Amino acid sequence: MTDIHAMPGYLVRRFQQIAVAIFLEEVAGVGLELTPVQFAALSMVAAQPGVDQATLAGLIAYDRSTIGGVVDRLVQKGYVARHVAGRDRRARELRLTPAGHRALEDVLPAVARAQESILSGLDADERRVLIALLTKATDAVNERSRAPLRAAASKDAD
Amino acid sequence: MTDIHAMPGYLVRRFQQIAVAIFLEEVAGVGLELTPVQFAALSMVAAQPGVDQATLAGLIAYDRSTIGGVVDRLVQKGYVARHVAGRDRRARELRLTPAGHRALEDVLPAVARAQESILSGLDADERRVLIALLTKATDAVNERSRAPLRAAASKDAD
DNA sequence: GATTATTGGTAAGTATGCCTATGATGAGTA
DNA sequence: TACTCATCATAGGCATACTTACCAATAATC
Repeated sequence: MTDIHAMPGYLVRRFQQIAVAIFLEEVAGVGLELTPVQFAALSMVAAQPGVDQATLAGLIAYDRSTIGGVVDRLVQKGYVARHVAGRDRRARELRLTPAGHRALEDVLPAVARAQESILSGLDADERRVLIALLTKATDAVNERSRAPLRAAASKDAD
Repeated sequence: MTDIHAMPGYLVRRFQQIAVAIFLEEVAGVGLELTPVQFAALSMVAAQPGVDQATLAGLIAYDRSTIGGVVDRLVQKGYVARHVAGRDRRARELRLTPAGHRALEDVLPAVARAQESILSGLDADERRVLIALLTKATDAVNERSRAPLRAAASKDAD
């Protein structure tokens, strides 16, 4: 088994590469400039207003040292507000600005189209199976990542 | 469908991230420092001695402007020799050095272990299905990539 | 209260991965 | 032959992604 093209690692790299290209295309189509990573961050800040960067990183499985730059760019675009937290002056609390909420709303249809487009070679059953297998495979090795996914703590029950 | 974690694009990004981490771990375990991208390039140069960089890029689906740096690092490590082609002085012909052949041989078992490790959450049937679906999905959208895969021209028949 | 350990954030360095632009060369054509 | 066009490679720029190292602030311990 020396052929690279059949290796799961190689396949995933290529699939991801194309997924990013399709995502950027669709998003540009609605007049926005958001990378997949920026979208994930924006989306998660909307779901968890006031999160700090380290927690956000865990929620979307990023490296802590990467998230700073991503948030920088979202702040620069005027989509996210970053403030020093009162409870812990090390932390930066993140919240969407009104422009951020608008951008998120505007971009959602494009993101949906991108997800659809990425899987355009598969029928409905195959899509379900692929998503299920990707989820299963990824969850099984989550801890081998340098930036493992950390589930959100629910708000009312810790 | 606003939950990021169920989106194929997000799943693939995360899976790829972990796959890279596992790959680097396994390769470091045999005392080598090769990134997945460098391995793919090394492996393809071994299969097609004398390829130029642009063709190599197509064979492993990289961007042409990325491949230069990758090859730089392989040359730096002493694994690849780069020479101006006689037939076309724009092109750089690539070949493995003896050290490159040794490194490739040494790294193959680690790469195999990595591929196995990446799918450790799936049983044999699921692995086959995942690889088949990834291949099908990727091939269907190959042309939407900025760096589409270009199959190798066979040596005797053009 | 002082020391230690932990945690949030940042910075510098390396490696993809893409873009655009440019220079060098080759091929085709008037 | 000269002009045009395409192609190979590189350079500079931006955005992930990761590493290690560091600073600041909190938490835990003595």
